[in-house]
Formats: sequence, structure tokens, C-alpha cells
Amino acid sequence: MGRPSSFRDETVFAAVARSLVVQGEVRIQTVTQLAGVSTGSIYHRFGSREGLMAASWLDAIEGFQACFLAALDRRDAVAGLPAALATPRFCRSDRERALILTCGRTAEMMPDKAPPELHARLASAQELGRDAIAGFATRQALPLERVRLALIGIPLGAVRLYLPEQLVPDSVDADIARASGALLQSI
Amino acid sequence: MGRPSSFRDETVFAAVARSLVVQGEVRIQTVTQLAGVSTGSIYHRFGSREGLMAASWLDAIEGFQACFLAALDRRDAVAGLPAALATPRFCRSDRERALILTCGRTAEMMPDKAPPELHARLASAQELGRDAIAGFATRQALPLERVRLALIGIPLGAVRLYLPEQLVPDSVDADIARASGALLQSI
DNA sequence: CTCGTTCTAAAAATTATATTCTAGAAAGAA
DNA sequence: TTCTTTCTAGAATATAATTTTTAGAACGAG
Repeated sequence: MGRPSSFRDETVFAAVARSLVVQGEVRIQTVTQLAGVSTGSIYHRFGSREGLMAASWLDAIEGFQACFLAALDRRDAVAGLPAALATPRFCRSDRERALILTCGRTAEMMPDKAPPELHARLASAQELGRDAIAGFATRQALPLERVRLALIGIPLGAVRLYLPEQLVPDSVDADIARASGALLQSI
Repeated sequence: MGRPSSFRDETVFAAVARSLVVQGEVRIQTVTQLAGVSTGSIYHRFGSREGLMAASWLDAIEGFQACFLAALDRRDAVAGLPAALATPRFCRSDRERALILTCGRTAEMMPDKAPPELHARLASAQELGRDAIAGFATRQALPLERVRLALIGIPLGAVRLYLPEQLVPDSVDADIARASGALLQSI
């Protein structure tokens, strides 16, 4: 089995998040200091800076998507509302990942140099998300773009009013529900 | 008067925008190539990389704020709706600046090293915006956080569904109006 | 125990990037 | 014209970052 690891991916991802928040970019030196891990270990595990960024990004994306897709299946007075509220809830329950998603951008976190395998995983996650939303729109007989705004655009715009500095207040949920709800009613 | 300039700030800012979109960061070499301007000229005019980024950011911020504040004063069936629609309209009429605002983040574009004078200008612009929104909320007797979501969060979340790759479609305006409108009615 | 494997560690080397510097061009003023 | 100022240009330099490398530690298997 070889020597056991002395640190977890999660610890490094948290350091990536903090680096993104503070410096607006992922610097190896910052990550190693924040995570208390040496550069050699980072490179051994993630291969390269791009590999580290892509792994962090994917971890956050997949974590969010699990919440979102589960919420999309939940029934509610207004269909889709739980999915719209998945974003602020995720920001509270899984702040590190939420910070990565709000402070990083795909062009930066998934550069062409990133490992193809991770690119593939991202693509399949995106496809899964797109399909789920498209399916929902069809079932509800609502325009796709309106659904995208209600389930993604509005919740994301809402939490970005607070992240990365502040906590996402509970009170936004009601406002998101009202705004997204107005789009999800089939007049 | 000395030798006249051979290029305009605007050209450089556009190159900054493209650099942000493509690489997720502002690289001097990329900017000089895209703008067709030498490094010496960039440094002569902007002083440093940080100076260039801060100048680009401020130019975009101030450009947007002019539109937004003007819209906030316009009367409408639903007070505030023109301001909510200022964002998608700005994205169409002034795409370069909109790209800078959506692809850049303050922590990155306004680092501590940026010229203090520009930091001061940013602070005063932010104060102006905050005050205008707070005043609007007071006049309309609406909770501040709800107004911020309606006038900023939702429109920004909406255009980010499309930028930087696509154009912001005209059709989102109606959806933004519906969603933000639902928050701006004093139920 | 000893070997094979996996991992850590930090300094050294490399690469990429920002910045400075020197030479000179362009315009108006004296 | 000649001087002064403002600006351009790009090679040379300095700086900062990533990446490689080498040595060895920790564990399970044989």
C-alpha cells in the first residue's frame, strides 16, 4: 500500500479557495503555506498547477451539482423552487466549495493544459446539468431561458451580492423564492 | 505640448477585456499584442500592471454607473425597472466594459498595489452607488437587501448566463422585468 | 527483516512574466 | 531653427513564479 497520505484533498482545496479569495488567483506558494503542505506533495498528487486548479474546480462543481439535481427532483408548491434555493443553501453548508465557484472562472480554473480526464468529467457534469434543466423546462412547459434564469441566474446573482466577504443571509431565500417563483409560474 | 499619443486608452482597455476573457487574467504581453502597443508605452501611460488593471476596472465601473444612475432616476410604471434593465442594455451597448466587469473581480483588478488615487475614485463611485440604492429603497419603502437583489443581483445573474461567450439576448429583459418587478412591488 | 511502493520534503533549476532602460521620434514654443 | 516636453519602441534586465530533482520517511507484503 505504500506510505499513507498526510493530508487530504479537501485541505488543499480549502487553501485554493482562500488563495482565490485573497489574491484572485491560485498561487502554489500560497496554497502550500495555507494548507501546510510542501510543493513536492502538491505536485505529486495533482501533477501540475493546472491539475490542482482543475481538481478543485471539478470537486466544487460536482459537489454543487449533487445538491442542485437532488433539489430539482423535490416536489413543492411551485415546481423548481427547491432547486432555486439550492444555491444559497449550498453556500451556507459548503462554503469552501461555494467560494471556489464564485471566485473562480472556468477559463481560469480549467485551462486547456488541464488534464483531459478532468476536462471530460467537467463536460459530462455540464451535460448532465443542462439536460436536467432542459427536461424540467419541457415538463413544465416553460421557455428554457426563463428556467435558466430562475434556477441558476437569479440564485447565483443573489449569493454573489454577499460572497466572498460575507455570509449569505437566510433572508435572501424568501426574495429568491419570490423572484424565481414569478418566472416559474406558467402565467 | 509634446509628442501626441499614438493610441487611445480605450484600445488598451479592449485588449485587457480580451485578455481577461481568453486567459482569465491580465498579461502585459497579451495586452501589448492585442492592442498593438509596445510595453514601454503601456508602462509610460499606466505606470504598472496594477495601474493598468485598476484604470481598466475603474473605466468600466464608472461607465456602467453612469448608465445605472441615470436609469434609476427614470420614471416607470414600476419604479426601479429601468435601473434593473440598465445592466443588460449596458452589456449590449458597451460590451468591452461589460466584459471587464463580468470577467474581472475587484480583488484581482484593484490590488493593494494599485495607485491610491484610483482606489479613492473607486471608493467614491461605490459610495455613490450605495447611497443611490439606499435612497431609492427608502423612498419606495422597500427592504434594502430586496432592492439590491432586484436592481443588481438579478440583472447581473442574468447577463452572466451569456457573457462572455454569447451576446445578451433581448428576450432576457422581459424575464428580468418580471423577476425584479416581483421584488419591487410593495406588497 | 527486507523489499517495493507511495508519499513527503525542500532546495535547485527552469521558465514565464513584469519592469526598466536607452535611444530616439513628434510636436509646439521661443 | 533649436529647445523642451511628451511619448514610442523594443531589447535587456530583474523578478517572480512554477516545476524538477534528489533524498529519504512510512507502511504493507513477502
